[in-house]
Amino acid sequence: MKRTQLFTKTRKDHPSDETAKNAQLLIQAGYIHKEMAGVYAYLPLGIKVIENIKQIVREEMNAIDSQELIMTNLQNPEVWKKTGRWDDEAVDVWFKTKLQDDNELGLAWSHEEPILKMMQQFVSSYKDLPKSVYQFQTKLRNELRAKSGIMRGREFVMKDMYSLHASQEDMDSYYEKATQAYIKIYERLGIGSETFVTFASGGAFTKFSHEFQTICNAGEDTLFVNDDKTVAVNEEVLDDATQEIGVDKATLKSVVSAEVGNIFKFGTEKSEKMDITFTDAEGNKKPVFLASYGVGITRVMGVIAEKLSDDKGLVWPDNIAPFRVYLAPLDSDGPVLEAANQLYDTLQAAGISVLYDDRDVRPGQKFADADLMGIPHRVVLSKKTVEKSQVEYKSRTSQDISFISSEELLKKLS
RNA sequence: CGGGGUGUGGCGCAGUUGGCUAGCGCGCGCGGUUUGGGACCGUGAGGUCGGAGGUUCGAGUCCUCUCACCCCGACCA
Repeated sequence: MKRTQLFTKTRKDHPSDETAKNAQLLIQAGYIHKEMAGVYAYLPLGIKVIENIKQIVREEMNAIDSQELIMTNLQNPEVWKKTGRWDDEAVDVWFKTKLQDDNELGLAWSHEEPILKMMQQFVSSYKDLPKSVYQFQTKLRNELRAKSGIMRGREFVMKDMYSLHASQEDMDSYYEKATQAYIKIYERLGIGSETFVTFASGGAFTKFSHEFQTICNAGEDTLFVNDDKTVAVNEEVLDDATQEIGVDKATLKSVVSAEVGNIFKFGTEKSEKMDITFTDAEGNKKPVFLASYGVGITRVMGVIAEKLSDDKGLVWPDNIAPFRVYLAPLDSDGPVLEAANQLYDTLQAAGISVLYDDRDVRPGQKFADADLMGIPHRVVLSKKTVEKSQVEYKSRTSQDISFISSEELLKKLS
């Protein structure tokens, strides 16, 4: 994309009403727009990042045979009444509204009940199981206090997956597969080494759930981990969990972390309440075993923005950056421009996404923007480089500048 | 929801004990000089001070109510 086509602009400073680094940088670089507290719009650059994150998650979900669908944001209260979760006492983050005839509707804070109810339509026999479905959806939650930029908003994008099984064993083995898929996801997102599978509170249906927690100062959780990082326990279940797994809690150290994923087993408790059943081989009606798996897509984006940024701005990993290359010609006409146009075409033809800074502005501005936006690879063309039939290359994560041929550049980026 | 803080051009801020046509920087328009790390000079446009009510000869400055935003806490399948 040409920079002159991009309607967003970068700013020299961030708005005073944001103290969270992720929101400051993302607003400054033109990725998001704050509509109100905890509610952010995603601009062209922001969408690209989200889509890239989603694609990684999508591939891993597909790899464990889950199928993508999309539920609705308007929800039928009846479904929630079955599990007692329409009640504001039970769920305090509901946004509720009314139809013109005064009947109540819910705005989706979660899709657990509706998605499982829907699945009952297609699951009636043990032959229909197991099944797994997932979606990327916007959740609306009436949080008492939004905070930390896009990490805790009232409107956010989440990937939620649900698996349905005929037996405990089948659920357990799928749960394990999903855990492995999650580990892969965080690795691919570039935060794998800082992300732990942890024991966390099980909530209403099970004793423990597993959270994926990433070490992050902007997070809201405290984690206790051992030295070789094989054990991680959320503070909220420290005593119970260490007892359960036989670990001396004195050997664990605390770190601040952000929850980037949460998986848990409902077992049959929820399906019993909701009457989600199947008929087994002997003709007996049985409740379906259920498990649920979430990834906060926009939160992950915030966590990555927090963790991988530096004093100059964002630093996206190659695979989720909105563009891989920032192409900056230092002349706006003549042979430099010609070379830049040509390189732009070549890179795009090779399937490499490029943000082409075709503005007639000073070099410093282009460099500053490239850094602020966090584009992984910066390519500069100038009279010098054109004379030598080379390009200047710099990685966002390094100070080193090198002069290479465009062939070498293509190789580097492939 | 409890406590604390902040609302002044698009953004960041200043504005004494109430006093004159509400300032500054960035950004923006125009003219020019510039061109390897967010240039410089000149010039111009743009705000009625979050909102409502009140006190006063006079309110951005004081009072009341209200809204929004931020932080801490509580809350958080």
